Amino acid sequence: MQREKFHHGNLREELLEKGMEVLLEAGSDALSLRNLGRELHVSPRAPYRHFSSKHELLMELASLGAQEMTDKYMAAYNMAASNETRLRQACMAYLNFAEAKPHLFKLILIDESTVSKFRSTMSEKVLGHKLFEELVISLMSDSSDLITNHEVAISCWSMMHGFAVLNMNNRMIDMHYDKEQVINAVVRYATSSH
Amino acid sequence: MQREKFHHGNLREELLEKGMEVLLEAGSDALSLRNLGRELHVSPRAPYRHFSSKHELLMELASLGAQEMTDKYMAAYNMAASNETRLRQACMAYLNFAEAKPHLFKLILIDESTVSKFRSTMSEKVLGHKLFEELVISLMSDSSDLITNHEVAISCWSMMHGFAVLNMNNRMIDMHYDKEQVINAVVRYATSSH
DNA sequence: GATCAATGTATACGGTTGATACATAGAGCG
DNA sequence: CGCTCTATGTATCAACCGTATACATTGATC
Repeated sequence: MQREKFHHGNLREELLEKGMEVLLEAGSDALSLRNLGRELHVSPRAPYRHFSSKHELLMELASLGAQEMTDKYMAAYNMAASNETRLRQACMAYLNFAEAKPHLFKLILIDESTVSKFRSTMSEKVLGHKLFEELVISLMSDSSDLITNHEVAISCWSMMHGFAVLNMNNRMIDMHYDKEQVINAVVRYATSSH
Repeated sequence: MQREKFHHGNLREELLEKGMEVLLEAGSDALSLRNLGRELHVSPRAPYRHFSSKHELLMELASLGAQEMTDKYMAAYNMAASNETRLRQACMAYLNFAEAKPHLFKLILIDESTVSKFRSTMSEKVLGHKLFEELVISLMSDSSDLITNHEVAISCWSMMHGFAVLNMNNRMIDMHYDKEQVINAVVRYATSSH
């Protein structure tokens, strides 16, 4: 092997970078540690010094992705003035992320092993329902007796998540239904539930 | 190889059966044509006489699964009396299927290649929104001007699908929210939209 | 400057999807 | 009955992959 230096020097970082590239454009199945090593001009076994398995690299990428998603979600949340625009912006950030990076979204929020690994984190704040629930409830005019606020919040959450997944698989094409409209539906459902 | 007869006689059928078993309990990644051949006491290459690739077998399984799902959905639809119970039963059939056979559900409705292959079929009748749309619209008291019936139907569809996906990943555990409640939410949203 | 832990390599095993070439058996036809 | 043809099996192989063990190199530390 003809390499300048024996030590690559920055292998871990570059594995994450290249790995993210592959993940974003082709999904986790297409990602291969051997291939990453090859592209970085390093032996097949070298990546294992930094990630003990392919799964571990994926978990790291998922974690980075979740952080990015969280940041965007929070930024949208903090920028808006009223509770309604807050909710709208947060939803839009969520849906935009799903649309822009479907493979990463799937890895984070649909893949079994990732979801189970990060379940506690996801339920907590941003990726889960907690913050979303606050937002939805803030819009509800009344706390009903028959239908709890909580139920409405989860229903809205389901609606948004469902749209994200359907849209990711291009199933909203020719439906004359887009992100704006789900968000309208969510807001409408929240404000009309009393 | 010590086999009774050279010709297996029923290989294609048994590949589908065993394949479905593996798919149901471990998912499409765990399915291997070699392994199926091994379990059926046949050479590694034999399955390829019946399915030109692993993908082709998966598509066949997805097709069978979609048919099963359709049947259940239609049975529920036809059994009920009122439009509301019709909608409730159909939703329940959908959610039950997702819960009982998550890997198959994922293959049919989330996996990219399957979804794109069956998109036309799915949009048509049962797995898509058409029949669902009819049902939802039948509940709507009024055809509004601001919000179209179509939009409400898709919103309900998103909610149901979203719940199915979230529930599949055990994200509804400890949420005090179950299938009954999504369905209530769907019905409520449909009947209150006017 | 010697030592050591971190980080690379060489090589190997068993698994997968598939392709090509050959073997067998069973069905149709004379 | 016997022959041929085709469907369906086998044997073998190449190219990948994830991952393990043993060894080499190097940069940091005492």
